[in-house]
Amino acid sequence: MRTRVAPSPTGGPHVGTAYVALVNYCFAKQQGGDFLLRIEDTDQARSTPESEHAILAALRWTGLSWDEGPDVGGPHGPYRQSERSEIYRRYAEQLLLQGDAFRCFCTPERLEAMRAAQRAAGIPQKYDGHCVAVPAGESAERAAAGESYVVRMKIPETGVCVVNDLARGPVPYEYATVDMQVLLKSDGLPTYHLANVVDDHLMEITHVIRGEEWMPSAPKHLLLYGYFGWEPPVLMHLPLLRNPDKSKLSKRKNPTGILFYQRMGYLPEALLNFLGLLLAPAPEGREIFGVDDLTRRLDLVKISLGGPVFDTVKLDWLNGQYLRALTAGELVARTLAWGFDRERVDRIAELARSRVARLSDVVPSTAYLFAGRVEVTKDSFAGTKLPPEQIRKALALAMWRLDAEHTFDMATVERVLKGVGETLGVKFRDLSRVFYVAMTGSATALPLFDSMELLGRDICRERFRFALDAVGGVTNKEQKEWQAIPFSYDYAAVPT
RNA sequence: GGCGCCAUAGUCUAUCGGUUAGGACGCCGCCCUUUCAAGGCGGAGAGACGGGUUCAAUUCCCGUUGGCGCUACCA
Repeated sequence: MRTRVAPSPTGGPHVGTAYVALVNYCFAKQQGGDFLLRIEDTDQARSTPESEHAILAALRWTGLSWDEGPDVGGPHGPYRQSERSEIYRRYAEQLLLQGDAFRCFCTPERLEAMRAAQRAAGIPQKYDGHCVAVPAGESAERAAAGESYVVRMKIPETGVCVVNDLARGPVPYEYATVDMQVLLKSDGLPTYHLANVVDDHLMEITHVIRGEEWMPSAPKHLLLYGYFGWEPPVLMHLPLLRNPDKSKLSKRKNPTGILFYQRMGYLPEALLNFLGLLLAPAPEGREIFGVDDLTRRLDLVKISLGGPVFDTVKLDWLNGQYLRALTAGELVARTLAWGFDRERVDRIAELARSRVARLSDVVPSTAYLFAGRVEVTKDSFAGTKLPPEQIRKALALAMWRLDAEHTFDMATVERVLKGVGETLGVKFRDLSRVFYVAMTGSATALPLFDSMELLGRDICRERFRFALDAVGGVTNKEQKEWQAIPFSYDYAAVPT
């Protein structure tokens, strides 16, 4: 009995990952099995080491522990897919040999034209099978000659695939609606579908518990298990966490980063408890329970399948319960450990030294660095020289562009914010005040870039979001227009 | 558009055909109290709609509507 969580290191650690990890952890432990962590970094373009590092750190912070993983090792490694490409290549080769997959030489242009035609004709968009007919000999020759290709899996033309979901029961999918999925990309790396099936089999995963977004591709996965002659794992698809407006939880509308909740001062046990409440009903109304208790009581078959809204108000209450259960001494220890590590405090003191006249100035002048959200209203921006629309645009551009960066250090922040100034055609001196207000709640504070680095990406994003809301937000039209503006800032001109 | 999943109060949920539809967050009120919280007590608030099946449907079936997901050489 083995389960896993398999995040993709393409962004910040997401609470959805913690949610899936929690279920997998509890279920495995309940059955006396193993829980493992695998990094799915087959997307060369989007995966970053920073992201992987942050995800591991965030998961460790939750307190959940894995029996095997890229950091702790294990008998089924490596646990990072980018280090397993040879394995996938071999299995793709096997499918090719068996005739269960084929090389596809179609160009992106042809595929795009095909889809456009399908759209226009109002028929389902899927690969038209153009390259299935290429004879094996010719296919091998063209590949050998260096022509670029991908490997696609074959799909039966007729019939139905029944996906047995642990909580939903049998779900039928007609093969006619299933696409001939790419298994091996032209860069030689596998897509999720191949890597996932191969790894789950090799790592002896018995229960695949993952997000609901994977349900439509389950037929492909089942087909692959069949092609390889492997026994498929038990499948269970979890409902997706939602924003208050019921859309899929997204950082644009809601804080989604595990690190946000950490920096905001939530205790990991409270976060896990909150997530646990979405997975198992509170016993006799007792809403406060730990992972051990959840492990005992979790019943996958009975999980409520409506996508639950991630209700931060209830999280606040829960976290308060945990905090109140602490003695004053424990509260001090926790608070110190949370935001007052020596290195951080020293750095803040260095910034504050030249700006304080009395010791009694120290706390007020640095308080925003220890706060979650800061008080910002429309009027807070009154002293800036920019017109309201420019303010909204500046905040929105800064937030979006910062999101697109892989790192969040002073140099990055400076480059991006000054870039916004260039895009807007305003002097940074005039613009910076807007950012000061949004980030610190005041036009006068310790240096901006240092402050933002100290605050961290997640808190800054939330403050941008909050400030943007305060000045009226962004319309869909503006969002479309503004996001289309190229990021033209001359990187080289800014000393880093 | 196609395919699929889902549907109890504002939110998270309980109810394995018969209940005054239970609990929690939030909200409102009262109590406690040097303020504010916390805590205690109380209150308002729900089965999307329409058909069936049944002696009896929130519960089972079908349809409608709505929400969500997928529909990439991203996961």
